[in-house]
Amino acid sequence: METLTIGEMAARSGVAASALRYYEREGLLHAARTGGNQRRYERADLRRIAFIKIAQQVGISLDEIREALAELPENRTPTKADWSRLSSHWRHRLEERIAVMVRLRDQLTGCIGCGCLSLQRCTLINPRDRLAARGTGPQMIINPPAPE
Amino acid sequence: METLTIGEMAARSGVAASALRYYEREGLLHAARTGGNQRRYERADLRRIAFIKIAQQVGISLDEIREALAELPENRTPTKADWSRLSSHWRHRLEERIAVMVRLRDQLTGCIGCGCLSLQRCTLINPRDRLAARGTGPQMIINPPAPE
DNA sequence: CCTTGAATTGAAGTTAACTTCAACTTGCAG
DNA sequence: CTGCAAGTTGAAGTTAACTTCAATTCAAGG
Repeated sequence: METLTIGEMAARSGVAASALRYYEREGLLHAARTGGNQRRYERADLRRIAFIKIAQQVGISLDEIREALAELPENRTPTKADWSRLSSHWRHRLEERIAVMVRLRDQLTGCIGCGCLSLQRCTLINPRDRLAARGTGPQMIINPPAPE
Repeated sequence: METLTIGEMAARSGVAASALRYYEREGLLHAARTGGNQRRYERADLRRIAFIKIAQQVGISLDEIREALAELPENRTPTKADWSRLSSHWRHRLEERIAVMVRLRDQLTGCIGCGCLSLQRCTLINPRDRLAARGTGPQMIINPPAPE
């Protein structure tokens, strides 16, 4: 068995066949076709799907995932090195998200308890709003007090 | 100024007025009405909205948030203690999500690099699938090797 | 061959979480 | 008073990420 049908891919990846077709329409996946126009996947595509699933679990949109996958070589099967490069790229996103969540975890209770959840002030809620965040009150979750 | 209009709430919370109305329809928020049927909010509602925003950032659905908020007293303004209780409840969710993401961060590159992203085996991708996870290959992200 | 379980397509439906619209009604500054 | 920004409602529209459907074609075992 050299290639896999869409049904086999669905079974092995846990992603519905309809979703695989959707991913193809969206440009995240590409499959060769048989003479009769049926999709035939290579085993390497399972890894691609794995990556998509992981990224989604981390809360990344298909749009962004497509962009990331676009960095993989098109002409050859991606190597471990290719995947590693891509993965370490995601590591940064993960680091960021983790950092936010850790600070959130550490501060949430106190933050609400102390009244800092005043929306105007708490950077947890207004991560982008640097002006509002400045000086007015506790601004610890997203922008911890340390740097700058 | 004792109460706030929906426009003021929107400005102060960063949540659009249409969203506040939507939250009310969905039972996450409740506002008193003037004689002319306009909404009037109390300052305490800003905290409620803050909680909604935080929970959403953590990836919790409005459905779940509504359930959580249902645990707050209806007859009186929630106290710090009420909020703290609720927050520490979320702490657990946060802990879980953080734990998953940390293991993900620590293993992703190696996982993809080593070929463990075979979908059948990697628990990172099949967190629920204890059968598939058993014994076949590296199963480290979601269910770390330690317990059991 | 033939049957039958998989595949194919385009189009339409689904869910969450909102936003936008149209057609009014309120409420406060002057 | 009055004008007009701000508020109200129900209904319909939007986006992401899929699923479902109908009509039809493939492919592989017997």
